[in-house]
Amino acid sequence: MNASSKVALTLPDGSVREYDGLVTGMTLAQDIGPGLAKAAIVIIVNGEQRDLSYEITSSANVSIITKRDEEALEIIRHDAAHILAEAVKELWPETQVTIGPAIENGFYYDFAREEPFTPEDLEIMETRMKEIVARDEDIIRSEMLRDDAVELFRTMGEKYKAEIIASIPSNEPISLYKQGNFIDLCRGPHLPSTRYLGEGTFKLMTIAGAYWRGDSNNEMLQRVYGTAWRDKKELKAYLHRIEEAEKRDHRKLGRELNLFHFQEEAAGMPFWHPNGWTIYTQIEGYMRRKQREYGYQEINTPKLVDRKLWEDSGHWEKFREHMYTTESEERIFALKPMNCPCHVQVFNQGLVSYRDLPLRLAEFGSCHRNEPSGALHGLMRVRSFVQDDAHIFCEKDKITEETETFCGMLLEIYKDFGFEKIKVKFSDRPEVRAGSDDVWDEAEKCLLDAVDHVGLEYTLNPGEGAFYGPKLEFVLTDAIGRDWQCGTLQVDFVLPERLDANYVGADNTKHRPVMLHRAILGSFERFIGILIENFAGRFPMWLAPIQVVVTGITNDQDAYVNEVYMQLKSAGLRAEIDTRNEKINYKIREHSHAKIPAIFVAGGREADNNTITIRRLGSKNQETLDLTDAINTLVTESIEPDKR
RNA sequence: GCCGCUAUAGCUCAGUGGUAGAGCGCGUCAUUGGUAAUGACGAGGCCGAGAGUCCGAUUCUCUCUAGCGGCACCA
Repeated sequence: MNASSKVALTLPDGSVREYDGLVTGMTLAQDIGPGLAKAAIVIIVNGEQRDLSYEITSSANVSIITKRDEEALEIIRHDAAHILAEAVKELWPETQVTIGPAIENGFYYDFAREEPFTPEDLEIMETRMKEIVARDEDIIRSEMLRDDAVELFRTMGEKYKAEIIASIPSNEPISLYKQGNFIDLCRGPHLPSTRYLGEGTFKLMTIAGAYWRGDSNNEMLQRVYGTAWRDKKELKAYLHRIEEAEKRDHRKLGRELNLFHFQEEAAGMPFWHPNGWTIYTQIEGYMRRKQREYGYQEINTPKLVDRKLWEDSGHWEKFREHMYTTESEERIFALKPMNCPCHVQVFNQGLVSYRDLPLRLAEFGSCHRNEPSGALHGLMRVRSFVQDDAHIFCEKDKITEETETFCGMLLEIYKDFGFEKIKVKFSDRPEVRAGSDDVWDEAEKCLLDAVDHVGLEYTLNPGEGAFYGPKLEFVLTDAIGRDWQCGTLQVDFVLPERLDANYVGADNTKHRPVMLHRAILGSFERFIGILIENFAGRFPMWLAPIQVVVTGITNDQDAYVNEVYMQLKSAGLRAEIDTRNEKINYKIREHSHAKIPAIFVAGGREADNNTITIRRLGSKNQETLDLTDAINTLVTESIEPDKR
């Protein structure tokens, strides 16, 4: 390179600065202004992030990233991971480092070490990290040939690091970063020095196990999770958000609102209490009406089925470990993990004509899957559950139409539950699959056409389809921005074949129908879990287990309170009466904690005038209404969304 | 399934090598109070299950089970 050649740097605002010879991100930032020089952390040169110390050798478009910028977060978190690793190496030199990326909301670092880290160790690590930040160690980039780097890390006893570097394809120079005595392989870029991470902007969260290279055949490493932000305020806000999310935890609310419980004797299988079961049956009734509206026929099939059927369907071979089995009269039976084989049995009874298609068979199918113990999580991952399952048997040329109608139905239903933001994921052919490429081409096109017609945007999950056909997955976003995959539609060419489903076509010969597996809620259990967290336990009227509680100011109003209660009941409302000898403050507090949407209060005035004072959940306002009007208002509010 | 942590009253949690405590909740009594906790008294525990060490285990050790946080899995 010619030291005297001119370098022209174009800034985002279009202005150009010219330099003779050596220029780095830092020189540029200093030239623009001392404020920027102080805030700058990384420079972007022709779209690529570089260290501030990077020497720009030819003319380029550049921009400077400061701590204010959104991109800064990832860099900060990545640096936090490095500082964590440095701290751990200082404290426990025998520990080996592996990888430590930035992740959503923070970072982690995986360590290899005989002795497990303890929660106390977390505090020690965090304290040391703070010291390293205060030391203001320069973070210095260098390059080394791959093979030399492998050798270096081997000598240092870092066999995992050496393994990673050895797996980099060519013997190209790779970049290393050094801060203090800690050296790590890293693509960068990094902050200029450890001080930039800041004070009070990061926190170590938990210790967890994680497999080396994410493979359960490998040894388990110890992962330390942390969170890091641009400033103290952001960290505080994040910790606050976690606390708020914890308050919505459906396991906690399930107990508090007396919805369901779990116990040791039936791990992963919910016991529904009256309150929870009210929500469940409300949803079931709603779904039943929607399905009827959309031309589904509801059926019900056995939960316990002979092994033979599972062998025929292919489940015995593929999903055996996840199936519960039992034995009787020398035959082996399995609890169904899915409903599809049974639905094909219903389809197969008698001859089906092409005139009967599409045949839509729906079942609130009770399934059992022996999930790995570590996977269980409240209602979100259970071993016994009920799907809003259905199978559409149709001719190939009806896939688009059926999918389109399904998408419309699904959007309507999600909207009724208050979910308006829906994403679609499209999974196409996997490597290992059944069926010819022609058939896959056609099926994939059918699904995409349908999604387009409905006006949904989709993202592609390449190769993630089932071995028997492509699929659509529907993801909803809840009130605090979390995504949940609930709905699915899967094309299946294989099962009709395996279970020999056929129909008589217009040509009077047998044909193979296509089967569309589809669900909207997924499982009732999980969907209710999502609803609990979405509403934070404050269910809309139509779902609320108890819609209204009537109570008096004193027991002098008991007769009137009882009268109101009877009227609420006969108006079809889920009402409770509270004539306990307690003060009104106490009762309001208690029923508010129970998240009852409406409290009817009757004092002497109300009893005399045939009125009632309503207090709504979450409001301190009171409204006194004529009793009949008040009841009618609640009745209207309680109408299920599909009946409005 | 794997790694780590946890398991004491209905709930939240304290505690000890000599068989146990608080607050809330629950029951009784008094109080009848206009919108987020009235007071007094009382009942309630095989200290997750099994084994071991010990004169003695809720406490220490081991095994199991379940829960929690991750990882792997999720047809």
